[in-house]
Amino acid sequence: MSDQSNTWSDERVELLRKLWTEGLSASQIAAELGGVTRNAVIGKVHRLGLSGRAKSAAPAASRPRKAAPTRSLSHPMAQPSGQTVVRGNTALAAAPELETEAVPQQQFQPQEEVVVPLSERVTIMELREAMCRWPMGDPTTPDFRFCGARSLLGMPYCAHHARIAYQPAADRRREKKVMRS
DNA sequence: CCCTGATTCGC
DNA sequence: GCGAATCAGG
Repeated sequence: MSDQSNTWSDERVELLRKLWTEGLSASQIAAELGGVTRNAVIGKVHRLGLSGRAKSAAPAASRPRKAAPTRSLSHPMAQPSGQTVVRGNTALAAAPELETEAVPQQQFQPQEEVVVPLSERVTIMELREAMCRWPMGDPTTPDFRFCGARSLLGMPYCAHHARIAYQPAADRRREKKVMRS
């Protein structure tokens, strides 16, 4: 255990090469290595003769790898489009008479529809710490993006989406303890 | 403002 | 050789 984590040991250089080749940013690599800044990483990269690789195949939109199967996020708005999402089970439920009740109305939630400029949205590759992870669009299509706005400190969403994601969960007068697996 | 890599230059 | 400071973009 007498190996200084500092300096560019062969192993660290190797890891640097690997990560750099994989397309990670200098700051990301620096964080991965630890003990060095992104400047150090960039400096070393240049000294090693490496530099701007994996750029030709990127149409200025950063899409080096194939689309990742983003299926883990089933958080907030997970409604593809034209697809009826059936949550739980309603087939045999036989709707009582809730038709009479108002359904297509949203008295609460003054702005469910968040308008995020497309230029502000980001891909999963561009997503970083401090960025809103609110999914926008269909995760199965290549145009899937995340909000990308500045996220609240210690929160995965921006101020706007955090409000939607973390609702007081109160205004549910009707139905609330009908959950039975 | 956040970030990216590129370059310079004192150490 | 190293990397902070700086520069030039997005």
